[in-house]
Amino acid sequence: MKTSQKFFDHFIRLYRPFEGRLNVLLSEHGLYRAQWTVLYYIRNYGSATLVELAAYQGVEKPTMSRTIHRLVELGYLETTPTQDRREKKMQLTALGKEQYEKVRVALDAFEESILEGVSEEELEEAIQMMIDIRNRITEK
Amino acid sequence: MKTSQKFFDHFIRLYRPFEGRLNVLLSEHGLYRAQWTVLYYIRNYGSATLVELAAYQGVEKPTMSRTIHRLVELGYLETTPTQDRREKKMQLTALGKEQYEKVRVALDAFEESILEGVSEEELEEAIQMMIDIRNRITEK
DNA sequence: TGATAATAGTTAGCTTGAGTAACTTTATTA
DNA sequence: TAATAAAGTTACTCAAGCTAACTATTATCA
Repeated sequence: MKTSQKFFDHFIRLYRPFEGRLNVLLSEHGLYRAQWTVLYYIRNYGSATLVELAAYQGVEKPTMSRTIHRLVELGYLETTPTQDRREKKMQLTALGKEQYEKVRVALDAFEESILEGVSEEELEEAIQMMIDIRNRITEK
Repeated sequence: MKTSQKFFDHFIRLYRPFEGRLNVLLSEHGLYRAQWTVLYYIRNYGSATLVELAAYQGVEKPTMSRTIHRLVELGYLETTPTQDRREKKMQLTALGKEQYEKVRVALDAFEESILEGVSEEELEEAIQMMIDIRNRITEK
């Protein structure tokens, strides 16, 4: 069997249980994965528009629109207008930052526990590989 | 930022576009990912019960039950009874095998194209890493 | 051996989170 | 300035996961 087949088979089979456990962890804090990834992005990039978030996550605008609305309702996100009046820049509220840090602690513990034994170097190599593969997917 | 955070961020961000492209490719053959992974398993392991398939893919029995029923309706799967009359062993029909090979060709081309430049050795290392991580997730 | 527990699979109903199509409002460009 | 593009929304559909509760069969053990 081709190694490429095995690679993507294992890739899918790792994703599903990971997402399952991630959702359990997040649900203890009243969040879902799609919401969390928005908080993650904004926390690390400062602020973002809907289009920027959708592009980053590889989803369509309506999908992101709903996720953002939920986060605003939850009080974790707020918008500020820009010169371009079509746009809304999103930032974390104080509550949003607080919530992010709370979840971050739990998530770090989980992620580090399942990466036990994997060296920093291996992780960095895997990250670079994932970036390269994603680029080849999106550029086609 | 912790490397573990980056790792899983990139992991999720690779999965989504990959699954999107996979579904486009499969839809050209009238299949979905969940169905394809069943054909894949049975093609490589000969036959399987529902419980075996569900465990392999990390989904619940009702989820797998529906996927299997669709594949039977499509004429790709058939069941044979075993001594244990609770069980149903699933095999590919002739049509199922034909369909598998057809899709396999297209999927190999796609998968190999996006893995261009990644060495066999790197792939094997990544596969082993994914196996280790999945084991740590499921054993907890 | 006979009652109880476990296992294989199904049915019904819910949910997340993705998609497309079509739209409004504002900005850009030809 | 008229046409086009871009940001975001609304309405609707769909795949694919979940739990709860069920039937039928097999295994266990008191």
